[in-house]
Amino acid sequence: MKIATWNINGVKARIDVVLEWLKEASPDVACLQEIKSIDENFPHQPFEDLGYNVETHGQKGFNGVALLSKSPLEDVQRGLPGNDGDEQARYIEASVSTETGAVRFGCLYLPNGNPLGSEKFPYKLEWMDRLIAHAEKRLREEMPFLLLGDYNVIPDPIDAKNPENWLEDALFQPESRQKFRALTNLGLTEAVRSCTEAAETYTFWDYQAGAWQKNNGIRIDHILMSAQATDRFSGCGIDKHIRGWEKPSDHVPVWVQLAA
DNA sequence: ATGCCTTGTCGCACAAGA
Repeated sequence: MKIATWNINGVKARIDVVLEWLKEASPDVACLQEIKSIDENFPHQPFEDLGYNVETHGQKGFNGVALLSKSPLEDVQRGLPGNDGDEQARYIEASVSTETGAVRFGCLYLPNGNPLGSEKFPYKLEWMDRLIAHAEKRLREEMPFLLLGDYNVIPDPIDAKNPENWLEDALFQPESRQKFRALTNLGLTEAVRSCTEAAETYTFWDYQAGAWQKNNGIRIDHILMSAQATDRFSGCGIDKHIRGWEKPSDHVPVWVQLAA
């Protein structure tokens, strides 16, 4: 079973590219972020034509997440628990049934947090605290559980071409990195780093200043797996070539393969 | 030091992204 995550930067602008990638990569489950669409306007039909079930949690203009799955999506939960006043659509979770039992997926778009000094950075940290609390709860269920998405965190210096350029950025603050570690330290395995320790393993290249051409990238899209998911883990990949397509997102898909 | 692009918005320039 192949499970992917991708920040598509707008479903309306990206629909053709996303459909092309789905035909090529054929993930069983895909977690999409930054759909930038309300639920009513999300284009279900082209995805259903490719055999996918669709669940969305969107809002007007910004943010928004979606789950695509070849098998039915069950027990869908929208929003990250812990703050009823949070109106930003950044989390959706659902399960799929497999021959060996249910697998649960959390699709997340973690707040960017810039600029430092604004209310956005404490919002990011508060959101991460809620994610840690929620993951803790899910891990107690001892089932295959994955948290996939755009974490907006550069975990380590090796995860940026020019780490010195990110020292004043919310993505690379000690608090952001510490909370990401606190999340993995609950007992979640970070898929890509367990596949490769290679430098220049990136998932995002800015649209500006020829970042893609210079390979000036960062690794901020991550897949974390519970022990029960890690037991079935058989491989991972980053579909880097998509960044070179016409009208690309600034992020590229990241995926894992699980047995059965 | 800042913008450099890209997207969405009841556009008529701006916010947000990272």
